[in-house]
Amino acid sequence: MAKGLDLVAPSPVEEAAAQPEGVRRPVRGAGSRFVYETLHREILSLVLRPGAPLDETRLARRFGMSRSPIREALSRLSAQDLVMMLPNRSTLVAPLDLTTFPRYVEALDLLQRINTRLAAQHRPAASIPELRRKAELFDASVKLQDHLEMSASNSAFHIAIAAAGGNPYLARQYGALLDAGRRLLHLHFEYLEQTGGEYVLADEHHDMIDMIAARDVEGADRLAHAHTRQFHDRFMRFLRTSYVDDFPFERDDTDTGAEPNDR
Amino acid sequence: MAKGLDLVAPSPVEEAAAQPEGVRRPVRGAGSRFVYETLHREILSLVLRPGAPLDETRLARRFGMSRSPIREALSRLSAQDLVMMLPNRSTLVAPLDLTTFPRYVEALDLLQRINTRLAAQHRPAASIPELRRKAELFDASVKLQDHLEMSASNSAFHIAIAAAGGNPYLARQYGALLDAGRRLLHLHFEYLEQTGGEYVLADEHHDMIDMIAARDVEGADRLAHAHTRQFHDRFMRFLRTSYVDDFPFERDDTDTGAEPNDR
DNA sequence: TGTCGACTATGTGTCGACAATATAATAGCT
DNA sequence: AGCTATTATATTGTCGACACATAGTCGACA
Repeated sequence: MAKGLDLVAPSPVEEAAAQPEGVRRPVRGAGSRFVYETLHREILSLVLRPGAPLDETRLARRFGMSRSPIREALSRLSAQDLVMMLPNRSTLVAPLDLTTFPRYVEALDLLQRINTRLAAQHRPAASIPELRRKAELFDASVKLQDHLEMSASNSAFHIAIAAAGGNPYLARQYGALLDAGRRLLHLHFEYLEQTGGEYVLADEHHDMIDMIAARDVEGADRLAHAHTRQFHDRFMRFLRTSYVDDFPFERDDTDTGAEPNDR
Repeated sequence: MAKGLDLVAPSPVEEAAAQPEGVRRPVRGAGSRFVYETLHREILSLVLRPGAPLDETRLARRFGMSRSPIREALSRLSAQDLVMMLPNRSTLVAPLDLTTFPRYVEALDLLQRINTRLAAQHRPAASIPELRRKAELFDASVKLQDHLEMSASNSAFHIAIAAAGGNPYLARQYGALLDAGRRLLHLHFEYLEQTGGEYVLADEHHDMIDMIAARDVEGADRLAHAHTRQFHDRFMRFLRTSYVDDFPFERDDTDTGAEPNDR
């Protein structure tokens, strides 16, 4: 698929190709939920590119339903900052602003550390096998090279840690940050596969569970911090690498690059 | 109005009494925004009690518009956890779950400290007079005993600090927590006035600005932490007080008292 | 008299249509 | 030829209506 640094390419959405079931929608409130989940997945996996326009009418045609459920789904996505709704104008997939990447890592590190600390402090006994299971789901997806499942199960694992920590406020905010990060993960998955770095990640997960099981708060904190740093360093390396590799010679002079700022 | 501890009273919403302008709605996207802001204000100021049902049809009649803009406003409120939308059933003002109050304070403390620290580190010079202005707005509302304006300007002050810190992710999450806390503020405003404790709060604001202006990170952190602790302690005192006052005889023995721990 | 089932009522989820607005495309003017 | 005003087009915000889902009510039956 060769995704380079065109983070805001307004690529036209592949039109039809939804609607797998030929039968009627089963339950009543499912329309909006289905649209939400589908778009959620497609945005986080970069199938819908950052900056791509999301036309309500077009989406309504694609999903074979009215604009009302589409609108509700977009509204919910907008609340998570996954799409931007411009008043009286189109709504777009939220652009990936790499200038705030350091701020993002800063926030992620903080929430990851505090939630992991809380898990080590307060985890109920039953949460340990649950965490093992989630970590193994991630391992399995890594073995299958299933990108979508990798980012999903990775988030699910960390969210489970936060749930074990017992603070719903912090867990919720951590979850939002993890979601936003899934787009960055997908951005450099290919790079990850070349370097084989994801296996290190998987090991770190199990180490974290050990610390949480042992109620070693400082140890869990240290691992959580190192985990974020891993992510940060790998992503930065990816940025440098892909810059050198992907840049050909037919550069368009009118295009300033990857950052069409509209602030 | 003598609000006691009936936090989940499903009091019927005062019916009409909105719609101050007799003229037509000026601009196009204003309907939904107006409904959102009105409900937002009424929820945070406890005019709409926690647990109160929000009937879409009734709200549509009240605001003199269709259910579509009502629905959008409720959807946005739901994303902030200010209302609960029960599928295929009614939507209610989010109940105030006091059992999670310790968790809330924990989260608020963390976000308040980190954002205040960041402000002391990164604040641009121009932000200091801005903070002074916001602190004075809070002082003025305290003098006027304007509850709504007090909680609003208090949040605005702290959000300005977070903005000066320069991390939009952490600032946003801090803002959400501050919003949720406004309901708790309103809950014990009367108690605050009896004890005169709010003037201490106002002084603390100016002390925090001093620390931020001096780039004293540790000092700012210390004040932020003390500020949260102030809030926690006052609210706990309020709970004990009103508990004794309002619940004389029908005390539930399963309730352990003022510290509803569930860890 | 207690329990189960159908019926009614309230309210949401979804639909199709219309009106208003922003962008573009075109015409008019200097 | 370049710039402004106007029309045209596309897309959103809002509306009223209908159908389904849930809760409460009533009646039948054991």
